[in-house]
Amino acid sequence: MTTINDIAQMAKVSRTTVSRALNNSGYVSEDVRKRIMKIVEETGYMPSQSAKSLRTKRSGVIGIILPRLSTETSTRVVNGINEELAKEGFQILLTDTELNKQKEIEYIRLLKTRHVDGIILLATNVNEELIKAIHNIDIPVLAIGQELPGVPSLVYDDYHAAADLTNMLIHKGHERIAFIGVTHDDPSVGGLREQAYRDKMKVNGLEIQETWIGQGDFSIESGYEQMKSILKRSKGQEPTALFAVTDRMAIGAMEYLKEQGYTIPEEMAVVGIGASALSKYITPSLTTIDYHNKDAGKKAAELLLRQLKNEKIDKKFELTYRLIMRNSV
Amino acid sequence: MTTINDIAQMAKVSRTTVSRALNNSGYVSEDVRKRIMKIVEETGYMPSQSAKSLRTKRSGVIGIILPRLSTETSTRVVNGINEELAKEGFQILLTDTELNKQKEIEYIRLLKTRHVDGIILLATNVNEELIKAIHNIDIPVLAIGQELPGVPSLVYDDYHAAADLTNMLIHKGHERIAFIGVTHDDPSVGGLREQAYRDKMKVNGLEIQETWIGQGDFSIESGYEQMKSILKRSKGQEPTALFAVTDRMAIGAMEYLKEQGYTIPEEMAVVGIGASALSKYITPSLTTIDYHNKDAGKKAAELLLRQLKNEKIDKKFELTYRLIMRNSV
DNA sequence: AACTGATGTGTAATCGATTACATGTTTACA
DNA sequence: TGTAAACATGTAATCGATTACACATCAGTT
Repeated sequence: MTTINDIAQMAKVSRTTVSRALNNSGYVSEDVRKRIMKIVEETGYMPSQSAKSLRTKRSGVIGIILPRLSTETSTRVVNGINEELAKEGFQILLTDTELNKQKEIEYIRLLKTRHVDGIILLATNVNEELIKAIHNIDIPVLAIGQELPGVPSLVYDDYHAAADLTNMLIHKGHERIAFIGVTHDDPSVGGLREQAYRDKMKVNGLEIQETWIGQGDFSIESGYEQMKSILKRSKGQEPTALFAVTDRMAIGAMEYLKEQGYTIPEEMAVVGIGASALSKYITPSLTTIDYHNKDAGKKAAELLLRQLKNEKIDKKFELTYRLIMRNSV
Repeated sequence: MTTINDIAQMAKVSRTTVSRALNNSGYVSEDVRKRIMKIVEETGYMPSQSAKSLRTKRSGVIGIILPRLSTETSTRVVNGINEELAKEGFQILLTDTELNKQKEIEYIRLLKTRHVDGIILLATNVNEELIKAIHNIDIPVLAIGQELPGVPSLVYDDYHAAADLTNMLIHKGHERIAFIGVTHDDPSVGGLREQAYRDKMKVNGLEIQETWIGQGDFSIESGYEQMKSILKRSKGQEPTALFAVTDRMAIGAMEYLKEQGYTIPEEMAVVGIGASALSKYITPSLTTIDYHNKDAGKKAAELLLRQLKNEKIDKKFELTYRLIMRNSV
């Protein structure tokens, strides 16, 4: 492996000069610069990032902490992040917590030892220890999906998105609306979306039967199972619509409904959130909310880069969403 | 940031001893070891990876080069890779070539400067320059999806998978089978799959009308467009079945067919490859081939790790596949 | 002619770890 | 009791870059 010393020797200058030529710092005569660059070209020399980062404390790498690597949402966000970061020559170091809260914290510390310049956290829960861990490391962190106190956060407008969906169903004439949510450990998906549903039902004078409420775990299968038990529990006062807080669970529910011979949307309207590819191509196509995940990723990257340039940024950014009306309603 | 020197000072030993305690190398008395560990715990000290990797030439990071970050196939493979690597404490550095051949080469060199211990390349094409670049860096590289001369490669059995699909359609009585492929720059998807289709048609005495052949670009939209033009071109001798080399293109084609009022599979049978989530939930569900992408990722990681341990491994590994019969045929 | 500021280059310290080598202490066994 | 092997710890070089500081040259100004 050629090092800066080799280049220096070949160009008959000190390595200081080589460094200066490469980084455009300090003075280097045009003559010498050309000589150095030529040799760099020829040898294909590239500076060791480890050495560089040891000295400068910067690595050109941004760490990303994901709850799950294999979801469409994550992928889109990472895609957006990458697109922005690549422009500035940053690389991505990926970690996957597998929904394990402890790992979330572990990875924050681990990324620090790898001298990442910043961290983007796709948050799925909020807890004291996590907040503390974030404040303890002194590199910029940006959260997506949850509002973390004291941490710049990029959040989806979960409340209003869910409220819009609920209102829409009500305006379509539905009075008995079932709901499949997730654990409240996840304040955004589990908390806000359910809160909005309950609020809007109440505001419109509609009563909620607790038999209509199910809790899944984001998977298609859990949507299937929850739909099954909701129907079983609510015999006699079956709902006429279902609001699932994610597309995947909505699609699982649709599978069960189709299996049981329900017609959608006539006998049961279904809505989800996420605008997954599946939602578009399934029959009937699913009414859902598009959160523009890729844009979220881009925005996150942009904000993080601004932090790296020591710009002050706000603590909270709210993203826009769009209701996509399709044939499941 | 606390360093090894701080720990040494606090424990009243030299940093050598601290290093030994942390890495279980050399002798350290139980007494001192405990003292050091306690301080490490308390301070939350974690060694700087940059320093470590500068000295040892190992980073605990594996570079991954992807053609596209946002496809289901890539995601699954990365997921499998990550699962295996995480077990051994390795992290993943992700790069996305956006299907740009030049970037593929660029990233190989870039990853080297970042001192990654190995590289996994999801290859989409084969060319001289790429091979040369791989041979020029002296860290282990493993290719997935294409057979690269001289490079350990993990390949799907594209030929037989496509042959099986074609045979299956023929045995179902189809004689006029259309085909949507991709560029031959991609020897596996573009070359082998088409070759198998042509071979099997021939073997079975069936003639191929060139009007039945389309070339897409992996996207759903291109499947839609190609189906459209195939039908337009082949008026009078329309095919009765379609073999698209990817699920996404098959699904695009199905969309067009449904739009035009064709019944699937009665008026047109459709098959794809990839076993995407979409293929399962679309109506009718799509007959396809499961390549077990996640397992491929795991296997790739495992092979790379074995190379890192200086085990000799074969140059070529072939993966298994499974034909999933569904309702589109 | 003396001084100043811009330009060009080099010396050596530094970042935070690992590790070859040296040195001292115990233990075990002939 | 002598000595080799095992154990325990430290000194200092090293990895490959950046950068503070020093020094030399040269042009322009007074």
